[in-house]
Amino acid sequence: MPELPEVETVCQGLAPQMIGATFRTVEQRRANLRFPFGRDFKARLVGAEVATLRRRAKYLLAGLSTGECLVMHLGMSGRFLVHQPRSKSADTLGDYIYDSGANTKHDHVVFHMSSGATITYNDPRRFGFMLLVPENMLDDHALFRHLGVEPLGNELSAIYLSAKASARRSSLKSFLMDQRIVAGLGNIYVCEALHHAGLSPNRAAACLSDRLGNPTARAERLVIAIREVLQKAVALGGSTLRNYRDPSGASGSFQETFAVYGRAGEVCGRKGCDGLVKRSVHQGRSTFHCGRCQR
DNA sequence: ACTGTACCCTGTAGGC
DNA sequence: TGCCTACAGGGTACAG
Repeated sequence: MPELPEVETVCQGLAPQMIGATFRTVEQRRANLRFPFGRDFKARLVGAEVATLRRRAKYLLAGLSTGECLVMHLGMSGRFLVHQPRSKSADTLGDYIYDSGANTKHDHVVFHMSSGATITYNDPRRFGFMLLVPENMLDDHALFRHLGVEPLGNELSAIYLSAKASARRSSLKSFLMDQRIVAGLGNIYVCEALHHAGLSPNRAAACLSDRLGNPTARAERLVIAIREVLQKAVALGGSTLRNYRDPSGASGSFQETFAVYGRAGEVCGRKGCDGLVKRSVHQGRSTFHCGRCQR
């Protein structure tokens, strides 16, 4: 589930539950997820107040009153769920519906907040992780030091992409999947953005730059496409794939608008295009594109 | 410096 | 029903 729009959705859902609340108790049910939690993880959280909650790339960052930052990454299968004891209908967050009778096997961390809310982190594949990092050392931390620009911020521009792509030999797909270039894009949104821009994932990344190093029209189109695809996905609450559906409509619905992702063999999602969606593999990841309108 | 591959881990879908 | 393989939205370590 978690690329930028999904992490943003989770951030927005957790914010009212976490900001201003303190960690009353913390259950840490394993020594590690993808990485060890670090020394005294629980002790450093208990009593701390959450001052801020924000997203950077695919990371959730909770700024604490202790001066540390709780860094959370959802990996491939990580989810948060909120349980409000006073409200029967508030058990949902993002695309996840909490079923207290099932699937608790992979509940690895539980935050009991001073507000009474219980926030559970569930992650079957355990590719996600949590760490505590001093706030003033975040930018220098190995996880963040090399991150590229935020695609929804002002730093993403055709000039930026052109400069990064000019000396590249890789494909456009690999280029956009690289978090050092644009931070937060993942497999779904790279496929969808390239389709939106009418660009083949197989094309060389260097096509974004002309001989003088200036951005091409393709780069301009790509920037617009990335922004539009992500903005729309955020507005729709992200994408929900093979997960629980939320009957109240709070789950993501962007997957219903996929033009190419996961649609191999089907007709292209572009109006007026009757091309078929092809599946290929880049760096071991499935890629979907229309052979007709993506050039 | 760059690029692609193998790998981390569990669950699920599909073929036989 | 079971067994097997391939695949899944993440990132990293390593070889070439």
